[in-house]
Amino acid sequence: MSVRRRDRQRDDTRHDLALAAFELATRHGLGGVRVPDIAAAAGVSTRTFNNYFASREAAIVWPAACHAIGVADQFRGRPADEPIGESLVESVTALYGPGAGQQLPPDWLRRFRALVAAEPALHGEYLKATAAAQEALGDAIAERIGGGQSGAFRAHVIAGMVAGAERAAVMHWMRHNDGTLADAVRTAVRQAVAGLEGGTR
Amino acid sequence: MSVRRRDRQRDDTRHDLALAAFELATRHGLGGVRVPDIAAAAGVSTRTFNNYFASREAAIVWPAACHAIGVADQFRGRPADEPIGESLVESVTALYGPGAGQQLPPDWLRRFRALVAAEPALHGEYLKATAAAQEALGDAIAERIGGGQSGAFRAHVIAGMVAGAERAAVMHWMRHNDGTLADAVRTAVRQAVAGLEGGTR
DNA sequence: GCAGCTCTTGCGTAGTCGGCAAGTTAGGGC
DNA sequence: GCCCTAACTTGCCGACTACGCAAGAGCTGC
Repeated sequence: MSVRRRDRQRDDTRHDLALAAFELATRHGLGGVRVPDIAAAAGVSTRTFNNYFASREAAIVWPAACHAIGVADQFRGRPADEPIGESLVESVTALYGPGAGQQLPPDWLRRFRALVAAEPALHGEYLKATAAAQEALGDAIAERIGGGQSGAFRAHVIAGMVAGAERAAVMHWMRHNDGTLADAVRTAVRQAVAGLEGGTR
Repeated sequence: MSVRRRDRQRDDTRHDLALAAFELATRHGLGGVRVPDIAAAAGVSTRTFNNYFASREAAIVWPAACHAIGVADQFRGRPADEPIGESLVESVTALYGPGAGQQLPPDWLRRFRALVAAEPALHGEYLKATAAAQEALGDAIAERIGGGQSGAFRAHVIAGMVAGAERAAVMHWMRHNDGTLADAVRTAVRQAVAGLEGGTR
C-alpha cells in the first residue's frame, strides 16, 4: 500500500486533468478551451498539464483509451472453450453496458461520443486509442488460438474486423440515434464474427 | 483547359508540398523537419504551407489519403453481379499492386509505411485517412446492396471489417517483412469477407 | 529524523497556427 | 486587346503550445 500512494496521486491528477478537459470542451467547444483553463480547473500549473498530456486532445481522449483497452481484458476473462465469436461479441458489448465506466460520470460515454463527433480535431486521437485497443485485442485472441506467427496474423485480422465493425456501428449510431448503442454494436460485431464461427483455425 | 489551369497549379503546389514534407521527414526524421524547410523545398512561403495543410503530419499523409480513397472507386468499377466479397478483395488489393501510385515516386508506398511505423506522431493522421477511406467504401457498398438504412448499416459494417483486416495486414507486414504486402492484404481481406460470401442480405 | 526520490512549478525559447491586408496573377466579358 | 474581378500568395503579427532546465516541495524508506 505504501508503494502505490504516489502512483495513486499521479493517477488522480491525470484523471482530474482529463475530466476537466472533457467538461470544459463540452461546455465551450474544443476551440474555446485553453490549456491554462484545464490546468486551473484541475488545480495544477500549465507546465504540469504538459507533463501528463501532449495536447488537449490527448487529455480528453485518455479515459476512452483506458476504457477501450478493457476489451482485451474482457476477452481474456471469457471461458476458453466458448466459441471465439461469442467471446468477442460479449467482450465488446460488455464495455457498452451499464456500469462499464466505473469512476467516470454517468452518461459520460454518450457525451464523449457526441463531443468526438462534433470536433474533428479529436478524431485522430480517438482513432489512435481504438487502434491501440485493437492491437491489444489481437494479442489476446492470439493467446487463445495459438498457431505461431500465422495464427497471430489471423488473430490480428480478426481483431481488425471486430474493431472495424464496432467503429462502423458507433459512427452509424452517432448519425441516426436509433436504438441503443449497445444494440448497434452487438449487431455489428455479430455480423463481423459470423464467418468464423466454429473454425478457429 | 481554361477553367482548370488554376486548379492544376493549386494541385501541383499541394503535391509538391506533400512530397517535400515526406522526403524531408524520411531523411531527417519528423522531428528534424520544420515547416519553413518544407515550404522552402517546395518554393513557397511558410504562410502558404499553412494555407494548404494544417500541420506537417497532414501534408505527409495527404498522398496516402488520396490513395486510400481510391478503394471506393475501384469497388464501383467492379461488375455489379460479381460476388461482393470478390469485389472487395480485388478493390483493395488493386491499390497494392504495381502501378497503383501513378504520379508518386516508385517505392513510395513502402517508404511511406516505414515512415509511419517509425513516427508515432503520424499515426493519428494516417488513421484519419483510412477512416475516411472506410467511410467512402461503406457508401459504395451501400449503393451496391441497397436496402435502405439497415442496408447502409450492414454496408458500413462490412467496410469496417475490410478496413480493419487491411490495417491488421499492413501492421503485421510492417513488423515481420515476410512476403509481399499485396499478398498479406489479400489474405486478410479474403478472411474478412469469408463470412458474407453469397449472402449480401 | 534524515537522505534520496519523484513530482511540481516557473521561466525561457523555439515553433506552430491562423487573421488580416496588401500585392500579384489568372480568366472571362466586352 | 483591355480591364475587371476573383483567387492565390505573402509578410506581418499575435496568441498559443511544447518542452528543456533547474529550483523547490513533499513522500518514502530506513
